[in-house]
Amino acid sequence: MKKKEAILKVATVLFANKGYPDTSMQELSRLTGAAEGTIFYHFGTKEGLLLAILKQTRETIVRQFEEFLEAREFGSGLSRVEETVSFYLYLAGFLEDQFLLLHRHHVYQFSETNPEFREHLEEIYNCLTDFFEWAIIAGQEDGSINPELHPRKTALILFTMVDGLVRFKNYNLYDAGALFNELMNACRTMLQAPQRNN
Amino acid sequence: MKKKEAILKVATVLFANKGYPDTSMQELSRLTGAAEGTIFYHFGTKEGLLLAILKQTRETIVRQFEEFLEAREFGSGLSRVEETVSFYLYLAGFLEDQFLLLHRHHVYQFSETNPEFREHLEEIYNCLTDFFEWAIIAGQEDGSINPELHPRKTALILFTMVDGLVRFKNYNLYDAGALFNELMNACRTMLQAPQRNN
DNA sequence: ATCAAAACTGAGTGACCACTCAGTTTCGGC
DNA sequence: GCCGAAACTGAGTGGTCACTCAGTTTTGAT
Repeated sequence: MKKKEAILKVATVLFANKGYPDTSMQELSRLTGAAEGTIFYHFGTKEGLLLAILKQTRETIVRQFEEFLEAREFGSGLSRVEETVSFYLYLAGFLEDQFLLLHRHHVYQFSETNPEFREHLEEIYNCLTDFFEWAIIAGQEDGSINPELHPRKTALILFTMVDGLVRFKNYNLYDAGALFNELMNACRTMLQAPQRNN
Repeated sequence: MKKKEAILKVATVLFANKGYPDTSMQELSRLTGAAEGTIFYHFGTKEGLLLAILKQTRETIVRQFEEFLEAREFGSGLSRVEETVSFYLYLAGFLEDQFLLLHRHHVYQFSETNPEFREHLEEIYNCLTDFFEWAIIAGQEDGSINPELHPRKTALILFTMVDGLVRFKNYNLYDAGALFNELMNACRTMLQAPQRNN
């Protein structure tokens, strides 16, 4: 099982950083110390290797978020949203290669023809959006979040913002870290329940 | 000049939709009716072809935004932001292939070694962010937008949101159109100047 | 110690790739 | 109509690619 794990690990880094078509099995073989034949023995095809990586990514991300949710006690629903956003950004740094892979086009391309790809992707995105939505609903129940907002759609808008920031970071377009405070402020302002007049 | 234009046009569609490495010169030759040699006669290398497409994309996007800005009369700064966001989304649909290309990894990969790529990309992103920033500054001057917001950073957050939505649409992850109203609401709420108490 | 299954090997294969080049056709100014 | 330049051609080239397969090594249960 040693070689199989090494291949998965190295291939994740290469597919995420160099891209799927630009990573050759020869290179993968050289960097893992496994023969080319070994890779095909374990994963069948190059596409099969990418699928195995996506599966592992899904399991890791979902588990990490579930552990976060279990371990944390939240104050208001609004602060739960804020902490979820923070955790998303932390995780995108901690699991940098996996999140980069999710911004790569090949997983979406394969998902158009291979239902297993689509299933993993949907699970990941549904899971992430759910965590935002639950936090919003909690906030609407405790009065810290505007009750007129549509929870699911607002969760998607939040997700859009956070995921866009991760993309900026990954592409080195801007110093995304410098935007953290602005992002949190924007989230807070757009969600906040309308203030009562004095 | 007929063949050169046809190659640019078809290559834009293929690079954007199939990806750069998955598009072969043979295929490009077949679809344009130009010989393979013709492509290399005009663009030198495959990378040179991508660069020419990026250059054209930059020119088109920048020109379109400038025309939009000249033609429109805006009410408040806040409504100028809203119209800029709308126009961005409209343009991302109208120039679908070009915007898809900007979400492809290869242009960023080449920009790490080829300064011409980086220059075009920076120009595009700076230009887009500028338009958001100017609208925010206008809104802060006429009192429709919270004066405590950092114009540039807030412009980047706006850009993150809008660009993230375009990405969702391009990847068919969600019905992005259904989020339009929520996006506009979110922008309005996060920018709005604090309401005076009655 | 034995043995079958699982893991692993790496040279070999055919297909495809970006790119070349020697030659042909088209175009525009006179 | 002539001529040089620009546009265009497509068979050919060397290299790389994903994948195969016949054979070897490792593993673990008995």
